[in-house]
Amino acid sequence: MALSQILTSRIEEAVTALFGITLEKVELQATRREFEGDITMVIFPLLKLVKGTPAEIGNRIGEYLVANTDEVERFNVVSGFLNLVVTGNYYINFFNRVKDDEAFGTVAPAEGGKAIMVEYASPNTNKPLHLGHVRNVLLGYSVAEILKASGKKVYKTQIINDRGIHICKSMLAWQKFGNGTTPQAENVKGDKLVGHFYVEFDKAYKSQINDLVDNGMAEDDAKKQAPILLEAQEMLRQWEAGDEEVVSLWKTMNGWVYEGFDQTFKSIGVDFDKNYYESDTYLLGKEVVEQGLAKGVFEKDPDGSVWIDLTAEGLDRKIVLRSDGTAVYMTQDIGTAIQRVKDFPDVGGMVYTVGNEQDYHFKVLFLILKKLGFDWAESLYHLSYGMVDLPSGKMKSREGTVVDADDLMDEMTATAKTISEELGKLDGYTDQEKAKLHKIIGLGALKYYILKVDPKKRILFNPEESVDFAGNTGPFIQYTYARIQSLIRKADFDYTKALSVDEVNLHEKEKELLKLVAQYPEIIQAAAESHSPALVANYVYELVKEYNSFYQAVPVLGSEVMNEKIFRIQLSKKVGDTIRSAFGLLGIDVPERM
RNA sequence: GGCCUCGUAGUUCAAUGGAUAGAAUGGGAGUUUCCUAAACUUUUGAUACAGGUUCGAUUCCUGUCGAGGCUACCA
Repeated sequence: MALSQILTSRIEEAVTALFGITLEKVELQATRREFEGDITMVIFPLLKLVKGTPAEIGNRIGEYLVANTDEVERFNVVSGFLNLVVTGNYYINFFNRVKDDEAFGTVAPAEGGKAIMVEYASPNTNKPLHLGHVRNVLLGYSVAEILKASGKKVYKTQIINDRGIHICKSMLAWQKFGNGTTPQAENVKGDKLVGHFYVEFDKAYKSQINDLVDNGMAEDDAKKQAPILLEAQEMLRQWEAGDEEVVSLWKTMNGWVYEGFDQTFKSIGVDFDKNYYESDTYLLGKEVVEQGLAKGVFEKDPDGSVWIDLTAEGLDRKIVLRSDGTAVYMTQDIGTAIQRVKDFPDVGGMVYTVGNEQDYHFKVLFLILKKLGFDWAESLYHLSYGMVDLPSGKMKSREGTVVDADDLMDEMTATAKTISEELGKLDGYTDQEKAKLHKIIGLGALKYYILKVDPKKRILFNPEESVDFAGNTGPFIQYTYARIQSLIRKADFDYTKALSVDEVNLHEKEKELLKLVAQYPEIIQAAAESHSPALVANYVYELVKEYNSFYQAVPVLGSEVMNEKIFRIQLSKKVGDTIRSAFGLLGIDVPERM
């Protein structure tokens, strides 16, 4: 049991014994640095219930806790705050309990419990992945890992938007300008090649619009009547009609894109348990809409289009099926959600990692699924995150202002290499080992940079000022981990025995570290509840900062006392294990040396 | 217009309604005969504005100003 839980029940007991009342809630917080103590109770809320000044009440509770519990050694009261000093004995016992527990902080999933499906990535198949996808993927992957660690069974998934006018544009441009080329022939990634033809389409389209406008057509009409656009629309119709040639080309080009995506995902270090394709689920969505129509959830307009009226819920009327009977975005998402529960019957909730521009869409989607009567619809969560903007504004793929995911990772790795070579600490490493390390560091910098920010806040990414490698950064934390591993390699004595409180004279820095280590399980739970990897990132930063301060102030292997050496190595190792575990939840690797 | 986010040091980020608003970076001053200086120590500097609720507000409410987004029979 966590210290805060133990103390909460002790305090409840004290208040009942002293004042004869039952406390609804005990307000605990970490003691601020400038005061003596480890954990602090806020007395103010009691003033309404108990007669006396905050100091009197605090003193009485403090005296009771010292006299009647094993955890509290002494206390002090400052204004309305009761600062409790926790006994060294408690910390040592706690440490001995967890020091060899590799899974410390995580909870195993309950047998027969409900699973959560986490969706992220969700790319369109007409262009390569960019910085926006990177944030999406990192967030989704990390939240999935955090949920797992908090005791949930998790499935990772993505929905691939593999059909529609966007991919037809790339296909058409390839037919017109591609001369039958392939990724192999060009020696480029498949997603890059398909993205190239998407841009080619847009160029041709724009030039046709200009020609039409020059010949006197209004711009709005020109945009709708450019021949190449009409051809693309015709191609979409052929696709929907199942035209063999079009479908075959569609399969080929999507196949190229998937190969490219797989490579990028592998490089980022994320994976999926199951992929869903829009082309597979939109028909089910249409079916469900028909059923909902029969049940009265939806209503049909005279022109045949189907709607849901959400004005009673403060939203609008929303279309779910076009008048020509074809599916819209919403239709497909309804179908996908239902298909997922069909495929994985133990799924009891879903997390959708999608940018905040779609807040409204998901509000509506969740409402529709509730109205359709699915019990799991109560446990849907839109993991809404802010856009990644550039100093010039929004990224626009057609205007070439996107930061490509592959390029970005390459640049980060290259920067890590430059810095690493300047420092020159890697004697004995092969070039291959060095390259691997540079990638770990470069990606660590990028991932930490993105994940340490609260998901819902927008990020301003300036490619000119590259991501830092010093200060509150991924490499700073990785460096500390590598330092700890170096200590462990050099510790040529047996440090496995459990020490008793009499054998360890806890240094102030050691106690601070133990306090932080003890918080790890609560941090995982809080991060899972709030779907926020930032909590884990900020926690591990605090831990590492404290460790570096300890490392500076206290000799580990240099100590004269054997028990001190043993304890400090054990503690260092535990901090290292916690760093590795926490970074694992963020999808960041840690190096043995750097 | 309506609706939804967000406004914290020069910059990038923190702060379950709690103590004197924390870090990083930048600027200043230091630390290497000692376990990795991508580190440590120290100094400088901020809650957009105006009200309200509260013992207590960066946090909750209202208004103003500012930034972004949504408001498609696109996805």
